[in-house]
Amino acid sequence: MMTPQVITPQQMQQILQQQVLSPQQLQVLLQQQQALMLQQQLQEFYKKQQEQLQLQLLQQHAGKQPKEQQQVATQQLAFQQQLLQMQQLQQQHVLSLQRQGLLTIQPGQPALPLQPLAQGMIPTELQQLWKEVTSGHTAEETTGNNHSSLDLTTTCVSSSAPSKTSLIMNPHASTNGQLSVHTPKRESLSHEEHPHSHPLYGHGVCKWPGCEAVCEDFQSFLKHLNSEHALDDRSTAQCRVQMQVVQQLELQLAKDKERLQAMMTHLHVKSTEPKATPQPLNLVSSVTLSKSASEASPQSLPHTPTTPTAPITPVTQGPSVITTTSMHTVGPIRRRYSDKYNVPISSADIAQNQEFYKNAEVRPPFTYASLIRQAILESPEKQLTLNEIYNWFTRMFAYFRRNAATWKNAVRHNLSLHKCFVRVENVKGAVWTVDEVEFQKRRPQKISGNPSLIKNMQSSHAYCTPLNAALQASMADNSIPLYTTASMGNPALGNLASAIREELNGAMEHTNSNESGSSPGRSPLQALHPVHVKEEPLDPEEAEGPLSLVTTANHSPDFDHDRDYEDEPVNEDME
DNA sequence: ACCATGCTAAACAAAA
DNA sequence: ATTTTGTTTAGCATGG
Repeated sequence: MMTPQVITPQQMQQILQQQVLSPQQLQVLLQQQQALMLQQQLQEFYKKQQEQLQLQLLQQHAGKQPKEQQQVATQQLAFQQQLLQMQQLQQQHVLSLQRQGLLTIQPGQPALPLQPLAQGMIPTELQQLWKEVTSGHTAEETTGNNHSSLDLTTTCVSSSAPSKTSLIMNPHASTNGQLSVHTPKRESLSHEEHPHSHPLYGHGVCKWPGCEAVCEDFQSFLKHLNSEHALDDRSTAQCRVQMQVVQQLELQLAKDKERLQAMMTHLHVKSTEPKATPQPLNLVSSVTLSKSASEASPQSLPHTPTTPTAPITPVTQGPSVITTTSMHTVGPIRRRYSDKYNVPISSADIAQNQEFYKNAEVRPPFTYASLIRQAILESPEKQLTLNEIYNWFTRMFAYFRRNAATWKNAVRHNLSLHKCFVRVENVKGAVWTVDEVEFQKRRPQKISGNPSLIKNMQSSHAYCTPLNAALQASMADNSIPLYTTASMGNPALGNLASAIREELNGAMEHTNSNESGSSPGRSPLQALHPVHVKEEPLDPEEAEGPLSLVTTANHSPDFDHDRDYEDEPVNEDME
């Protein structure tokens, strides 16, 4: 069906943002997963600790004071409890994720006569898209020749097509194959084990992502499943989402396993890790594998740091390490297409995902205004010429290496339109600066964040829940220093946060004075003068800036890497 | 239905 | 004369 034509980046982008997990969503989920995996690692560690403790205990018992013994024993207990908790948590999440992931895979995108989704997504597009998103393995050639999308389609189909019967329709088949492995363990460690266990059913609740409908018994659940989650656009979309989630998770898992292995090796710990090598856990990964295989690039997992595998943080420390204490506003994200499936992009995400966006041709979910501002604030002088802004865009985002005319126009348009961008004339031309106050003004949404919401992020279906939407909004638009409880599994912050922080500091230093005020000495700003003031279309009276941006008194040392892209690839447009 | 926001396209002018 | 830069208007989509 459909011509296997190349879809334009815009289409891709739209699809990405509409139908499938945005990189950020994936990121969030991945980070949860990461946290879980770290917990796992911790467990290992604790286990060993325990063993050691036990040894010590024995020794001590043989000859020493019972007092220490007790202490050690209590510690041990505490450890164990913690471990238990962690295990439970972890298993819950992992299992639910896996189940859902698996489940959603099998019903198969494949050849089912699915109606094109709301936005007219066709399988080919999806595959293409998928490729983009997961281009970790094949990024290089992916960008090159888009016509390989067909291959992908077929491989994907072939790998997951076998059972054409929709699982959704026929839930009992759920535990076919790989899935069964996981079923024994249920949510809360050894509890009841229903004869009618179903990955989508647990605790009397439908576990379909975003559903949580209460079902008295298994029968009613089945009924519910067939009625509410029949094969329709919505379900299919959710399946797709889940597929992507799983795939990304696996990529991440592989990486982290490797990491763990290295760590253990380094520490001379004997690995009790059952499988330290990236192994396909289920269909998803086999999709991945077959994909990369069929693309005649047998090279497995390129480990180049620049591979846009997924917009996830390389390695944050894990649950115990709270990454940052502050978040910084990059600005509003694009909230357009159905954000049922859109998970917030916190400001730090932009930094976090830097690598990703640098290499993957995925449209950054930020508004032009936000990006422009970011570009400007990143500059040492907090000012850029138009061309420098362009360069920043192309440097930071692969997406903006295409369709230059379009987005450049948009950039110009934004610069002109928004009051927050102030053009100041220089001896050698004009530069653009950001009026932070104005910028903040133009963000109407309230801060409605609540850390407790983050909890919901942990649930595997968080990206579908309304709560999450709320969180989304708040995070996205305000990115206040609230959501930094990395312990909750949102270590999404931090990476380059410091950089941004510095930027912001610079920007915020003079928020209440005029725009070119407090530059320390060496600034050419003094020679500058704003040319004219814009009439911002919207004019909110209230100028209160409730967003307290954290300021740490540090100034960005240097950002001189911004020349290099100059004339890179600005003209490799497809057409 | 309305409004605000954001994106794209495009016309146009001034400057380089 | 052409390109770049900047302004402005318009149409469309989305979401509240």
